Amino acid sequence: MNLKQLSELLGLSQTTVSRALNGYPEVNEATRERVLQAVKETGYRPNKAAQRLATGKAGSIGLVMPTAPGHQSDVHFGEFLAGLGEEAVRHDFHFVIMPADPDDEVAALRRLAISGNVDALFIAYMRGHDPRLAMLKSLSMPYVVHGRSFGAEPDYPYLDIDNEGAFYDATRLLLQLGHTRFALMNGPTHLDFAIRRRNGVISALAERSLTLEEDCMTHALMTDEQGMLAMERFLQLPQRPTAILCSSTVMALGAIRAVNQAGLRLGEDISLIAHDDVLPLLKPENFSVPLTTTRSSLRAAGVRIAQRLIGTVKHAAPFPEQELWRTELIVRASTGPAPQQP
Amino acid sequence: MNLKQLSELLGLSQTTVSRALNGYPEVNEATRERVLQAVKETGYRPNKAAQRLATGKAGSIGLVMPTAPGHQSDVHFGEFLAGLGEEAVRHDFHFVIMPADPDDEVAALRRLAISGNVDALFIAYMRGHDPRLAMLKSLSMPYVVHGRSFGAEPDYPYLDIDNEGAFYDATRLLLQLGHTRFALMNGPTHLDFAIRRRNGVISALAERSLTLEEDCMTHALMTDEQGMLAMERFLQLPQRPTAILCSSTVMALGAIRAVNQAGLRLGEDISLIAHDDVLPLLKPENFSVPLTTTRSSLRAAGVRIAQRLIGTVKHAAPFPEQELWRTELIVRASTGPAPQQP
DNA sequence: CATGGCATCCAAAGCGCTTTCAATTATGTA
DNA sequence: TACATAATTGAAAGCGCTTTGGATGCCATG
Repeated sequence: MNLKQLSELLGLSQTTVSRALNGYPEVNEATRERVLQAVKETGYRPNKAAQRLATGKAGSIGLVMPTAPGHQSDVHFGEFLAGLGEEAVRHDFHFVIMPADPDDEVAALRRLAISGNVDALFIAYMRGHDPRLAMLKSLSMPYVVHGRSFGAEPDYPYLDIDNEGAFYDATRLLLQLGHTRFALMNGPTHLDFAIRRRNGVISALAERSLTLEEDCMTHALMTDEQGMLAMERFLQLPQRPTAILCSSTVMALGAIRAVNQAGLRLGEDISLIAHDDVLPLLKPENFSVPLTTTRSSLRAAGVRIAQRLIGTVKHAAPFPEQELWRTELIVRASTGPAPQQP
Repeated sequence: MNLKQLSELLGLSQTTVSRALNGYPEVNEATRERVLQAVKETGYRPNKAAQRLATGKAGSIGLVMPTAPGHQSDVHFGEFLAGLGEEAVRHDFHFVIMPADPDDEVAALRRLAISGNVDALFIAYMRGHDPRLAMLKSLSMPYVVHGRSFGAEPDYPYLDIDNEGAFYDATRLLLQLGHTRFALMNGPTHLDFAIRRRNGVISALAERSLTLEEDCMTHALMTDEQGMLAMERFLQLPQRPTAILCSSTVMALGAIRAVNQAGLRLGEDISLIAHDDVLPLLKPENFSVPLTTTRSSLRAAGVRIAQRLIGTVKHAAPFPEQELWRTELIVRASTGPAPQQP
């Protein structure tokens, strides 16, 4: 069943049927009703390829999927995708996913853009001074960045969470609990969120004239294993930190294992706050000692970015170019008063 | 730059240029060279939408992404996708990803199929007696199933790993090491791979007239937390098992934590073999006690399935309908001789 | 009653590609 | 040399949709 057949069936022209379907005003309401009714009865579905050819719109969002061996972010990628998809399915949008080595990001993005089968781009895994931004600006294609690029002029469309604020708040909470020896287990050093989180911790500490020692800070892939290693290192320091900030619940998993193995109690000897992306895989409230977290749903961010992207493609309402989401600080049992000095 | 312009530039017809580009035999080699050269110089890229309209091929693979809250398989989904993508990018194929609640699988799949913007379907997360199979057969669209459906006639195209064989082999190894008390921590009970893995264990044990007790078997989401809970339960049994089989390295993570917390030593008091999907996130050789695993790369499976799917769509060489991959049994330090009876 | 404006509707021209059918040229054979 | 055959190339017809540029008929207005 195609437009021609449908219009013949209705005794109308293809033009009118097309307009009725696409909500154009110059079609009689009664006629539109009739068309809609016929669509329902026949199960007619417009041919995507034809629409695309005629309109020049692909109905799809392009994204580059980093796939290098050892790349850590699959969990987050999947969760984010779920969010994007949730919104996309409502608008009959789909994704064009291009896998690429992280070192090949810029080129992969360009290839995707000129391939002609995407209307908009989604960009993630931002770094400081990210080289993709310049390329994106030179393209005439809508895009939204998830995260930001530290050091770059913030004049590009993005959605980010307030990483600095989150870790500032978390640090403040621990300060109020009397902690003075802090450590931070962070994501890879070149990634934007890691830079900002570190800054948040440092600025909160600075207000109390405290500093974050070099050996109390690790940058690594956010895996369970790295979390454990980092925590082991912290616990062996002569001046053992009592307050730990952690960039990921996955990483916290390993960190907590190390705490337990050392015979220390979480929330008593060691306080820990982790950032929670609200992964269904790993709920901080279900940890043996429920985790205090800074929370922001990755999935919700996906939904929102899809809205903006799709809205822009459809020339709908204008969206704010920059959005910064605050995170929630959820206090659970992994944080407690600083232990008495021995 | 489009075909028309390109052909005018070359002084050829659109027909000839099109044929030259698509590898048709009836075009002079010299002419083809000339065309290819011009393409390189002009940067011409065929318009996907037009190709699609003309050929009726979308150049894309459809997949349903389960996204229900609490759904565990994002890690695997991302890794698998990386494999699919690796192959797809070589053929300029893309993915149409439709998110859906696992309860809505059948309907989501049908919607995707009739949406008209996919050429083939990829199906995963198979269950016993999976209801999607009947629907897929009624469709006239190529598809490949990752996994199988226990209880269903195996007459559909699939690629699976020999789950039963893997766990049979693993169990045999442990039997040879003298273990007699076994436990299995498995994935969700309705999933096909879980059924087969259990069968593998049971049949190996049966050869020694051993059985797998009900309380030595758990079915749960394959998360770290569930692994820990399961192991804790096992360790508290009066007749504590010494040989543990585990369906996932993620789950093993939690299990090992429980072992450590109980003051037991992995590879001595407790032997453990886990199935390793070769997730870059979690390498069994990097565990504090390197893990003995049954190994099969999820990513490689993705590549292969993409080959079959794309090959079928392009009417290329016929592919085997059913493929069953053997897994490797990699012995590391987490397995050792059964401890002496106390 | 002629006129202009409005609400509807339609014919037809693309969008950029593939592919059928046919034409043209080159090659080989008798 | 004449004719069948093979090798190349092209013209044109779609693929199914959107959209431009009119038609058409109806109404209120003067």
